[in-house]
Amino acid sequence: MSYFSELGLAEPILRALEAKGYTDPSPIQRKAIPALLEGRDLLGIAQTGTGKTAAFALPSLHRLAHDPKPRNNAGCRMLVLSPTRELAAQIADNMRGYAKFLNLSVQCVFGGVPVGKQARALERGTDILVATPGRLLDLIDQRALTLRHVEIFVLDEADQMMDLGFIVPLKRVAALLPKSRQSLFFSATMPQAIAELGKQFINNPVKVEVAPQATTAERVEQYATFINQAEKQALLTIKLREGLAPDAGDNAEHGAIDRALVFTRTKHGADRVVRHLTAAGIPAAAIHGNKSQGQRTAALGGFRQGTVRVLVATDIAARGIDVSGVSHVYNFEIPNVPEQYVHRIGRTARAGADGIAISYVAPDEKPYIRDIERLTRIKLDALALPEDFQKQAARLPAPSRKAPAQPQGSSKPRGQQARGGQRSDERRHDRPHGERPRHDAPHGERRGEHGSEDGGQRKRRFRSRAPKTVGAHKSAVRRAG
DNA sequence: AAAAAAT
Repeated sequence: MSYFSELGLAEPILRALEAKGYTDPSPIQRKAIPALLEGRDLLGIAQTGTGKTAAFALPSLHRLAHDPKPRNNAGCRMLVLSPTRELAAQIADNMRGYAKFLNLSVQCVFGGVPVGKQARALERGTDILVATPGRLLDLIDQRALTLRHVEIFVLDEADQMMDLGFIVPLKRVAALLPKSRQSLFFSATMPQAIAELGKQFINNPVKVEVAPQATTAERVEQYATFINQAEKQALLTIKLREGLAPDAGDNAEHGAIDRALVFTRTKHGADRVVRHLTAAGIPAAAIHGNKSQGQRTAALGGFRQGTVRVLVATDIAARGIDVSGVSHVYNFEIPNVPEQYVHRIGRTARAGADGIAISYVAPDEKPYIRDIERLTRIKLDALALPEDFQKQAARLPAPSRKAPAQPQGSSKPRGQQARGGQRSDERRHDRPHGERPRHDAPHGERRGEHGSEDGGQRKRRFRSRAPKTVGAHKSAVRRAG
């Protein structure tokens, strides 16, 4: 009953899906695709890992292919905006895959890399353009790009795109779009105030919601360890070493780590964690906005390939990034905007797999946990420190300290990042991580006490969540402080 | 208050 072939998508698109082994549309795809094929605007609210990208890509490609038009110089027919460069690249990759058998070109532009090549690629125009806001406007100012011919406008991670730092460029972009167009907004969370703001860019949208707002990804086991900030690093090192060990399946408290994603609150913090892990012999890479684009791409690429199994990130990686085999998410610090927690733990348990999320909670972070529990309607299970924690911690090596008094904010050359020495033959992965778990695979035992006991009541309970006033983000912070 | 995004 529910095959892509029954949704009325063009044959070349079905062939591309077949090549990828996709036959069943996900719930959001099933709901969104018919409305989008009709040309309706859409507000899509869906958990991460539910197939949002295909939900907008497939019907859009169908419509573009069905109504072929010659390319306009510096023009594009479909524009997709993303809040981070990595997510933009990922979306473009996916769209190229779906468009494989169509005569539609996909281009991707973002900052941090030379602009010339991008401008040249747009000279003759493209059908589909995926972009981050800054570089997009840059190219427009250079007259290398015009939005005059856009027929379909997609805003991914719409709530973040309408947040303070992004709203100004977004308004500029929106003003340059033709009034007559199809607009699609997607997000895993959609705070009320943001939804209001969105109305000015979108016209009588169909609302597609496949899960109650901000429910945490299903199948993620969620825990909290209460610990002093100063002891977090030692605990993380111990737990990663345990989980990465070859015999981890039998011994580690939370099973073997395939890949672990560690979130910190600051860029500096991410670097510091990587330094400690490296000193302890655990290969790790950091990704954040102060790294060069080359370093960012290398870090994410190595994590994808499995050459580096621990990635330490700021919230740059909290949204959208789709890496299979992320078995564990560690919140080294707790996000103070509760929605961000939902995005972070959504990096695990993707596409039908299981996942574990462990939050390290310092005393002053407890209020954030309360906000998160209120938002998600899930109580995090407390996880005690190992009994011999102090003893184990004492044995850990200290990272080499270059300058005694940290040269705060000094702009040291970013050179010493050179990665890739580690030549360990002891852990060879003959089986590639790329293999995706199948949707129909039995998940069995994992459900635990966190399962959603009653899908029916979730909605009502969510609605009872307290203040629906202006600035949901801000109010969460205030409650905490 | 932090992070992201243009140079």
